[in-house]
Amino acid sequence: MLDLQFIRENETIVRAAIQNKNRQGIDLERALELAEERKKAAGAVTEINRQRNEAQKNRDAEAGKRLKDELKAAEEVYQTIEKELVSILVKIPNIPSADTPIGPDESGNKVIRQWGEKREFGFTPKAHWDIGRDLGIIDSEKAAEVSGARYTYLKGDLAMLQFALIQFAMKVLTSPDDLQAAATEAGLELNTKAFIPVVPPVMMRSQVMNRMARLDPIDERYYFEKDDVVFVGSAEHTLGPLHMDETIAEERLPIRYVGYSTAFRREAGSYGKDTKGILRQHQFDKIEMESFTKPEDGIAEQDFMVALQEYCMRKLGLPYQVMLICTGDMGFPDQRQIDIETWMPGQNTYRETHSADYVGGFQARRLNTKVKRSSGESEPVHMNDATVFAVGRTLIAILENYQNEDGTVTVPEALRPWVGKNVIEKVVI
RNA sequence: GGAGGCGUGGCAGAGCGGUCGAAUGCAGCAACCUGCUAAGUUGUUGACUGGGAAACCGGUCCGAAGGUUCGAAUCCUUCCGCCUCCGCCA
Repeated sequence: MLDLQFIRENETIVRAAIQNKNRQGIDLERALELAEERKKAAGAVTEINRQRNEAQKNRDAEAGKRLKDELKAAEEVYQTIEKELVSILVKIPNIPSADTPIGPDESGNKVIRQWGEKREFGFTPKAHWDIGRDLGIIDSEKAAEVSGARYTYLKGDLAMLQFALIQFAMKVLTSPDDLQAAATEAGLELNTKAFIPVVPPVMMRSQVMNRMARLDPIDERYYFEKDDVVFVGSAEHTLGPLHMDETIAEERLPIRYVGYSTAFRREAGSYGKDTKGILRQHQFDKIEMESFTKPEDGIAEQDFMVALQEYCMRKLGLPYQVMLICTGDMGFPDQRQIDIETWMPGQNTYRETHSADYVGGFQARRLNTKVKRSSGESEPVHMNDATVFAVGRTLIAILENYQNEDGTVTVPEALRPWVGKNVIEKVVI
């Protein structure tokens, strides 16, 4: 949610954001009107309270009785206004950063850099679903019978590779040397304080998800009505509220977490899209960064997260391109979104594997996570979240980029210590 | 799932219908004092919010939301969280 004061003072900017993020139909005029009304209503409530306190001091029962009713009425008025106002405010998207390209959809995204040589195969590279099927390491058929579409069994060395990726990522994000190296390679100068590893809950109160501005569209969430909880769609969803209703002293920032969790997505509205293989699953594992910084450090923090993503990808030797996402394609709470797309030779295209979201104080405002400055002032902290690995999609990239003519797949060197072998073999049952 | 207890300021911990935004201790801040080992004395110190240049004045906040009452931190209801015991369980 944006700050009301900010909206008042920057109406044109807010209007442009609504327009460019394709969020038309928000009655900003009405919101500003309501803000005025709310101010008046609040004044009325305060005045009645003042009189009420006086009546109490004088033990004036008669006036007390009268004021009690008046207060109730005044509070109702206030609540009604407040409710309508908030209902509009929460629909207003965050303001895109100055360097965000304006565009209607993914066609407006910009490639900001590319890395890696696309490998020359001496044969026709297969798509991961064929590699997986032939090696017996991806079993979609049985999963469909047992669980439905968009679920798979990962088996054998592919299962091992999954845990290797997790280990590798956790090691990088907690090692001072790797963090410093990633920052240096990207030409960044900042505090490279290590990430705290976390295994977060994968279910959360719908109300908190709402404060993260990630509940809508609710159709995308698995919602358990009886318990009023949702499955997370990313570790970010439970890492972000890790400091809700807290005020953090500025010298404690930045605070960085790296979380491993399973993510759940209903994929409503994507019927028929990416149905082959494991690119788009209802359930997948992900390693996610989340950080809390002083407002002035927020943008650099995102650059750092992207630097770490790239550092990991280079260690794995996977060719990628970094995309600056345009207004029409970026997330609702995002100020700037940077994605990484990885080269998938079996599909002869780049596919999205990472995302880095700089949300500024947008989530922190409703989460009530604040930073207390040494001056004594407090304001919402700025938050960043970013993928380290969407495990499934990274597995795809490895399978397709490291495949051999004989159908086997070479294990990237960086992962060998955890896989325990150099080549992924066929599963024999 | 059953029984009981608890939730107060940065922390500890009183208060249990009006004199309570809340004793006291610790921590913090300021001044004074002092050669002695996390010393003493005094004063001061909550958050949010409305008005004001400021001094200051007003309002809200005792886990959350409702309720009873002229009046609630104190009574009632629901919810959330924590603790103890029993049951069950990876």
